[in-house]
Amino acid sequence: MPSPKRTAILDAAEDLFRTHGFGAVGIQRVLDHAGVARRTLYLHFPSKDDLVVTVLERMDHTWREHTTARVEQAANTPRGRLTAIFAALRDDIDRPDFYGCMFARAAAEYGVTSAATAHPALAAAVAHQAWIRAWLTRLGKAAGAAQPETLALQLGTLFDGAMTCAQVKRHPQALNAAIHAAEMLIDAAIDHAAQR
Amino acid sequence: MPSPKRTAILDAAEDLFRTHGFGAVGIQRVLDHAGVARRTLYLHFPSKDDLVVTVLERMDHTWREHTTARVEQAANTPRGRLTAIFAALRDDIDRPDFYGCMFARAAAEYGVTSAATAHPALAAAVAHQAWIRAWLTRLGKAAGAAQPETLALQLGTLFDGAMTCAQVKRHPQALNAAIHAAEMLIDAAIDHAAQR
DNA sequence: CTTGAAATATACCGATCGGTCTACTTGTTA
DNA sequence: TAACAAGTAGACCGATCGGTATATTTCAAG
Repeated sequence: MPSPKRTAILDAAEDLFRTHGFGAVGIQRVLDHAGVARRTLYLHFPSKDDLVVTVLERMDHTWREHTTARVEQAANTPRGRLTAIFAALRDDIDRPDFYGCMFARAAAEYGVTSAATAHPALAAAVAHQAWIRAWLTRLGKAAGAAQPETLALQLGTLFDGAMTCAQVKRHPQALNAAIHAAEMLIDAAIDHAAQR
Repeated sequence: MPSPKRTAILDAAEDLFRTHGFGAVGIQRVLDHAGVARRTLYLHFPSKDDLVVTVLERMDHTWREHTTARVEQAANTPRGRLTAIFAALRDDIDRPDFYGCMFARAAAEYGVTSAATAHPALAAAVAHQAWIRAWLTRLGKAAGAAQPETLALQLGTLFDGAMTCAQVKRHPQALNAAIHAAEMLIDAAIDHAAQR
């Protein structure tokens, strides 16, 4: 039973963080956008840092659910699902409210202070990245790739690169090229396994 | 004849922006680190935004010089230079003071306000990305790739992806896999041209 | 009807933000 | 030596920052 106020705060914060970044959005801005009193926010979240982390964790969770659902619905074979991940990526990037990978952006703002005083937001980004990599590895293994871990690293790099490129400047053909590259890498990994 | 004080300010700002991000570093911090008076900074730069942009433009300039020199020294053929770019990327990422692509980080902080009020720092990031893409296209064309523009988009995506991945969390094998992928894409692009 | 938790509005805290201003000290050059 | 540009230290500006405190209201459960 999540409190409705708490949800409203998270919704507002997510919206503002997405469109303006984490550090650029002050608490007051979140309060106004959520229509909630200052006291209420600090009743649900001990600090802004905690709010940021909670937003990221919720984004990670919803992204996993949403994306796995789309991919599993789009294709039945592991091979088909690997490429379907990039089709889902296209849907995300083509949306007008795409502002880049929020986990990479969080790492850009919080991930570079010091190894000892690592910000928890960075941990969320690391977890997100690790989950995607594990998912790709699982699918690659099921598809019969010779080296599923290597394939997962390659596809994951293409995935992150496509988001970063689109965040800086959208290029109409960039994602097509990336998808084509992904298919070549997948085919090569599977063919290499078949011919041994 | 660049003023030594101005250079000291840019050096300090670049160092701090790299290790802590743009928004997280205040003017006072730059002054202390540069050993320069407040008045002096505002004598050389009209605003912090302007300082940020100038730092990015200088980083872009030095990166181009440094990287082209390394690549041209490492290989003589266009094909060899394409892969040498990724070898140079490895050198950058392996450095202990690697904190991710500063242009992607700038885009993460400044690039998402509004299309109308686009921050000039985003323009610097766009220019950086476009230059790399043009360089890759030039090399791809010289190497005899069937579709040099497409190859450049693919390699550029891999390039950005490798930096983003390493920024979130360094993975010992990620760059090896990316380089291997790059070589496969290059070979495929050239072979496809040769057999027609 | 009462109790108590949840939410409200708002004042307040010290600190920091980017940026301006004044007054003084250099060092070089005419 | 006089003039001048460049730099210094530091006070100061209004605004905003994240976070706390106080006092009041709302409303459902016992």
